[in-house]
Amino acid sequence: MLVYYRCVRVKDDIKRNAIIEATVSLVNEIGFAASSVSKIAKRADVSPATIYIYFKNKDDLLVSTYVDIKTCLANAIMEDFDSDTPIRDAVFLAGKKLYAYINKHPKLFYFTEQFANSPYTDLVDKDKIEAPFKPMYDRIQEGIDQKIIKDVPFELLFAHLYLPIFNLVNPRLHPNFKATPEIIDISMNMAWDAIKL
Amino acid sequence: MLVYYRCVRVKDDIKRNAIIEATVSLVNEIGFAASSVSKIAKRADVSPATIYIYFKNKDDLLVSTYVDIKTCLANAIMEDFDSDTPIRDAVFLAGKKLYAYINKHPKLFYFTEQFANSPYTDLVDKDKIEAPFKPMYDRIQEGIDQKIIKDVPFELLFAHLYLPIFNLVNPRLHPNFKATPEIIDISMNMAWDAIKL
Amino acid sequence: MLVYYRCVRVKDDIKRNAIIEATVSLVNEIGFAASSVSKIAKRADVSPATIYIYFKNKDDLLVSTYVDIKTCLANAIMEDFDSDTPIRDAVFLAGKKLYAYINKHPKLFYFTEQFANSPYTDLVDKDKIEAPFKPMYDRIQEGIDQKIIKDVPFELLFAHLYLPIFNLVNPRLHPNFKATPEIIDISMNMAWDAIKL
Amino acid sequence: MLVYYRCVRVKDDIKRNAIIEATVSLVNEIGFAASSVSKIAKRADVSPATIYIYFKNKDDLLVSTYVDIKTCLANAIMEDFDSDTPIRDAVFLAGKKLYAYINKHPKLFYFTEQFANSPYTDLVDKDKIEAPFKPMYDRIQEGIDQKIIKDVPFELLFAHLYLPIFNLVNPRLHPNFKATPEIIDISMNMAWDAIKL
DNA sequence: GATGAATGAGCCTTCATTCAT
DNA sequence: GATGAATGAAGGCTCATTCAT
Repeated sequence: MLVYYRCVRVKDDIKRNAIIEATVSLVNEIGFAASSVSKIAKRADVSPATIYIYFKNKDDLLVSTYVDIKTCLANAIMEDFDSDTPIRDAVFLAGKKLYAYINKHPKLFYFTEQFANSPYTDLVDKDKIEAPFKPMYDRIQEGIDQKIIKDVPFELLFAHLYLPIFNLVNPRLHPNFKATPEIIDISMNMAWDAIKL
Repeated sequence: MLVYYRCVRVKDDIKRNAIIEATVSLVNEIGFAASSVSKIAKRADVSPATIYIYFKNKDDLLVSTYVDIKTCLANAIMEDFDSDTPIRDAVFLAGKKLYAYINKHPKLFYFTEQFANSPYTDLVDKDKIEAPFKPMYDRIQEGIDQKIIKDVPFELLFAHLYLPIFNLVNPRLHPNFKATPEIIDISMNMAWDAIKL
Repeated sequence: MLVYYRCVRVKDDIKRNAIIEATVSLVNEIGFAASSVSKIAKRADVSPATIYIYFKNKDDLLVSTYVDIKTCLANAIMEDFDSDTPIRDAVFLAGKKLYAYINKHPKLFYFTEQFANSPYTDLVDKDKIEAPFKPMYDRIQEGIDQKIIKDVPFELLFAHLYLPIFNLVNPRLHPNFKATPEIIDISMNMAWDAIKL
Repeated sequence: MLVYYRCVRVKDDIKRNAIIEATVSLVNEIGFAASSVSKIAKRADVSPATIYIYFKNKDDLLVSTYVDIKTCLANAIMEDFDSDTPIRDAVFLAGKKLYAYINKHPKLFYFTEQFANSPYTDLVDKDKIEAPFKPMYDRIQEGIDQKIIKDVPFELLFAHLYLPIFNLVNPRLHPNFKATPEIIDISMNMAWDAIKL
């Protein structure tokens, strides 16, 4: 978890990060609905009032936490993205990086999964979150143009490419299943079969 | 919504169903966390105390609602399942039935999606929910044995087969995307490419 | 204080009155701003939540208390009002009844004085409160028509008639002055000089 | 509002006056109870901490504001007071000056009215506030001695003289009534009838 | 002198649940 | 079986005040 905030903020606001980390860890343990502001404050070793210095209200705290994590994930995946890499390799690499990130920061990931299916999601500016993936979108479009990838809506391509990973990797959904690197590799191969022409 | 409970329960307990329907509709409107017992009671036109006659507590109400819906969905998908249907057709038919159900009962579906990523899921007996799918599992295993389908864990097969549909169909996740029957058909074709040998 | 609520409600809602009485006595002791719902609840020997069964919110509690008292005061003053009494006697009698009521229920009176100069007053339906005084208004108008009373706006007449009593009787405004029946009698005589033609 | 503080304090402490003005305007807008120190600070464009440099605490701020205004009002009324003016003229002149001040600084006036009926009043040194009126008291006593004015306690005289003005002029108490100079003149004439022998 | 950040206590309100009827 | 009333606990949030800078 330590690595995470270094990627979001350079300034020293230690307290803001203490609050965000407390939020993530608490939501992971007792769930979204049960995570009250005062409990988060206690875990962050901070007064409830202090939270309202850094965040406008509870919604803002939760949404900010989500956006921070998603931004961080996007950066992790797109880091060193090279437009010259063959499309298949690029797609596979992204999958591996996604898995690596989730594996490294499982709690951050579980938080986003809970968040994404709650009404809070409606408060998020989706475009802002997807912006970093622009180069990837362009690369995929090239693949379509070159008749390497099926000419179907992007939503379909991404759903088949990376959704299985999000799912398989979530222990809440698969208590008796362990997503190993090998499993991810198989999944990516299947995904490639799904999207390739 | 009317059709739904007829498939799960016997007639008389109208009140129980009123409560469950109120739960579903309220969770859809104001979300999981904000749906209190008394609000549900008000919407069901029932005293809060009455809810505790039909359900042990709030957790039980929520979990029961989820299990009811999931059971109903399973029945809808597995209805008229024929072990003699060619595997590819069987798989496609299930996808279509899944889509049809979601399309017919969107609110029931959104409820389960919110529920599935909350800690409440941990209280659910997963085996009981997956039981109705046993014939389908067997059929897929046959496909593997006959070298029609890739020999990979079931989790991978199902993740690639049906997860994209769950995702594409959810307006919360795709506010600007409409999953038409054609889209579903494309998705199933891609899924088949993913799982076929 | 016991007499008071009997005049407002015939039903047995003891609890509502316990809450209202607690409100009045607390506001008298520690003031308007410092009187929190939980303190009122404690004094009424009731859970804070219970207050919200009888009143929509804190505003409603305060406003209802005020309206109850004002209505009660109006009834006390207008009780046995006789349109045939000579105007001067009628006016004096009302002054005496006003004083008698304040003297009997000083705490109710102090509450209304605090209330009347707070922004809460804006929430009160003034017409409803003044309705019981209609016969008195009519009687005064007769006095004007008969050239007994000065032909000036009612507001001026009432301000000169009864405002001094409200003021003199308030120990907050006159810590070292005691408004005796004799004082009130003098005040009424002065008031009569002010309004008579 | 600008004229006001010049009469109370010396030039330099601009900040103190900014705070007091913010207090007055805020109390007028959102009321006494809702006016918190931090809101006042924000309106005065000052840090909450700064307020505690100029005032011991919130009570002190409120009381000081009140005393400032009341002192200013007293000065305005007693300015150019001439002991040789005939008593009736003196009394009328004071009423006019009172009205003029209220009309010029309505917000200052509304603040004092809210304040006067709150428990804060108990913290005020009444004698200090009434001191400037000593010459007026003396003049009235002369009137009594000369058998021009009724020989009744001063409280009664003042209550009948000026209270109606305070009341009539307050839009909170009379939303549909406008106190014009003519109304004030009538009121003063009535008041004179009330106190004259 | 002036401040932004920080805080424990308390605010109003609603919670999940029970119980006498 | 069904309920309205009742509740202690907790919800999110703001308070008056202090302190290091």
